[in-house]
Order: sequence, then C-alpha cells, then structure tokens
Amino acid sequence: MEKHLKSKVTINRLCYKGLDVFAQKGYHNTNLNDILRELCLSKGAFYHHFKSKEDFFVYIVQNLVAQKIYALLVEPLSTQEDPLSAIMESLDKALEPGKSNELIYGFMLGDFLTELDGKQEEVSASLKDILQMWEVNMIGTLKKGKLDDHVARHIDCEGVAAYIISSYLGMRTMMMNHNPKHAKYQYLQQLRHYFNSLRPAAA
Amino acid sequence: MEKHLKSKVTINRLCYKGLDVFAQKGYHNTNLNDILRELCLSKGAFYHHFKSKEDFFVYIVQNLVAQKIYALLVEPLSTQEDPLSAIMESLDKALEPGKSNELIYGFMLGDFLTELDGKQEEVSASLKDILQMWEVNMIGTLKKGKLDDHVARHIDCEGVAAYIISSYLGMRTMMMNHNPKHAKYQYLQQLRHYFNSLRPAAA
DNA sequence: AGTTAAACCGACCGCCAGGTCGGTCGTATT
DNA sequence: AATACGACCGACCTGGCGGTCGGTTTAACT
Repeated sequence: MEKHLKSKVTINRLCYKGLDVFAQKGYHNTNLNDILRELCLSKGAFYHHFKSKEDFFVYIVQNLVAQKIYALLVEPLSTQEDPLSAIMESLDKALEPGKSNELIYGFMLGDFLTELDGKQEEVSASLKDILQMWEVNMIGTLKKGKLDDHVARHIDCEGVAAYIISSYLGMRTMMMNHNPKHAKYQYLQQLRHYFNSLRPAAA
Repeated sequence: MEKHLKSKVTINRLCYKGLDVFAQKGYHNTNLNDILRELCLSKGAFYHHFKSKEDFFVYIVQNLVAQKIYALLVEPLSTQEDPLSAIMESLDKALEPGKSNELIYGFMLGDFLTELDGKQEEVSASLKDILQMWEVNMIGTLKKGKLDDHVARHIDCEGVAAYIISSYLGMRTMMMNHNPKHAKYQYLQQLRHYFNSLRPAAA
C-alpha cells in the first residue's frame, strides 16, 4: 500500500475508534493504551500522527463530530420551506438508532462541556464552536420562517433555538435511563406540541 | 469543642467544598489534594472520614444534592393546584442565580451521568436515582392535574415529564455559553409556550 | 542495489493523584 | 495521673497513564 494512504488509514482507524471510546467513557476515563491495543497499534504509531491526547481529541471533534452535526442537523435546516418541519425532521433522523455511533454525537457536545470546562480550554472551545454553529443556523432559519409566515411574528427566535438545542442535549442524557426508541418517540411528540405553539394562529 | 461535633464540622466542610469543586471541575478533574489544601486538612483527615474518593462523591450526591433537588424541585410540586404553574415556579426558583452553589445541582445530575457511566456504577446509580425521584413525582403531579382539568386529557404525562427534565438538564449546559440571567429568561419563556399547548382548550 | 524517510514498534520515563500507615495531639473516661 | 480513643498529620508508597526515544521495517525514489 502507498505510504500516505496507509497513513490516512491508520489515522482514520484511530479516530473512529477514539470517537467510539471517548463517547462511551468520557475524556478522562479513556486511555490511549486501550485504544491502541484494540487496533494493534503502538504508542509510537499514535504519537507519530498526533502530538498529544488533547490534540487527538480536538482533531476528532473538529472533523468527525463537526461534520456529522453539520450533515445531520445544520444542512437539513434549509431543505424545506417550513423551518419547524425541517427542524423536526432533522432531529428525527439524528435520533435514528441505526448505527451506534450516530447516537453519540449529541452526547459529545453537551456532556463533555462540563467535564472539560476550566482546564483544556482549546478542547471545550472546539465543542462550543460546533454548538454555536448549530444555534446560529437555526436562528437564521427561524427568522426566515417568520417572513414566510411559518412562524408566529411575536416569537423570540434566539430563545426558541436555545430551547430546542437544550432539550436535545438534555434528552440524550435522559435516554440512558429509558428505552431509547420510546424516549425518542416521547421527545418528538412533545416537541411537536411545543412547535404548534410557535405557529401563527390559523388565519 | 466536643469530639463528635468537631468530626461533623470537618465532614461538613469537606462535603461543601467537595460539592463546589466537583461541580466546577467534574469528577476526574478534581483532586483531593486541592480540596484538602484549601481546607487546611490532611490526607489522613480525609481518609479517616471517607473510605475513598468515590465514597466521598456518593456521600455528597446522596446527601447534599438529593436534598437540594428534593427541596427545590420535588417538594414544591405539590404546593399548588395547577401542576404546570407549580413546575414553572419551582424551575424559576431553582434557576435563581443567588448562591453560586445552587446553580450547580442541575449540572451534577446530567453531566456526570456520562462522565461516570460504565465505570463507577454505584456513583451513576445514585445520580440516576435522584433523577428518577424527580421524574416520578412530576408524573404524579401531572396526572393529578388532569383530574382537576389543569392539564388536557389527551397528553402523555410520562412524555411531558421526561421532556421538561430533559430541557432543564440541557439548558444548564447551554447556560455556560450564554449570559445566565438571559438564558434563564429565554428558557422559562419558551417553557411557558410549551405549557400553554398542554392546557385544556378554553371551554 | 543503495539510500532516504515515512510509518511504526515497544521499552522506558516521570509525574501525579489516590491511598496507606505509623505517629502526634487533644479530649473524654476512670 | 493514667489510660484510651477519636481526630488529625504528613511522609511515603504505588499504579496508571501520558509522553519519549532509539531502533526497525517498508515503501518510494535514484
């Protein structure tokens, strides 16, 4: 195999496994040795590609997580006329319990923020960036929805976006205590109620 | 000072400081030495009262956190006729940014669940217990509200409770990125919209 | 074939934080 | 006064994990 290709393969293997383990065990509970053993790689291999554990984590967040969030939760916002439907649909898809990995991207955002706050500035900054990207886009979509009369004029788009994101982040935490499929159904159902209160009164 | 009294004082000092630091830095980022230095206590003092760091944390959760959650978020549920008003008021008070500590109890519940999942079974179990206590009580209150026509008949009380708690947990995470006072206002505002959609249609 | 530099190996280092333990001090009991 | 015991001290131990580094393999180029 070509060298630079092999390199990319190794980096990819490290990142996907890393994402998996980080999401399961949290940042501090994760140790590199476990990851490396599972991949049959050595310390040397790791430190050849990444300069530290923190660097590794940031790389994963800025690439895998950011991309996934964008693809699942940001980009779909502008595919429909009605922003509320678009949001609903994107959340529905994002919560699809298909591949185990996908379930994870929500967690990373919320839960690591506390674990990493204070120390590891750079790391939590990269997580906050993603959240903010999502939020800003959602606000924009909602504002546009106002103009098209899909959203009531009097509502506070910033507040709505923050609220939706909050409920999404918190919901993923709650899902650990309940049946995921049922929790998803419940969540979307309530979100639907909430959304109804944001629509313009039927003319 | 009497001996057993002095003992209690020391334990109390440890716990309150511990709660403070754990909430700020997370479980793994917190080291006992820092806590002990700030309190001018020794390793020996600590291990005389607690058998391990984990034991210490569980003790804090089961005492301080559980009590606070109960006093702030569970007990107030049954003080009013209308459950939705009661919930709203309890959340309002719980989010009061008065003492810095109070802001914290929300975090502990949600964010540590991920950090501690997998390992530290006992710890996360104690956190889950508290969440469940809250949830069960809220469901009960909502069901009672149905009978008194404060809540629409068709709504799913379990779903509503899970949704409210989710949004609360997620909201505390979001508060780290925004102005807390403003975030609180936004949050309660949106919750009010949501609650309106749960009330019986005006007869 | 010879050379170069990448990808990779794995033994080793050093720090740090949880936990131990023998000892001291102060208070209660006789 | 003597004894006992609980509260506390702090030097020390220890294991785990992030990180290092000299060496080895292997692909690419001449």
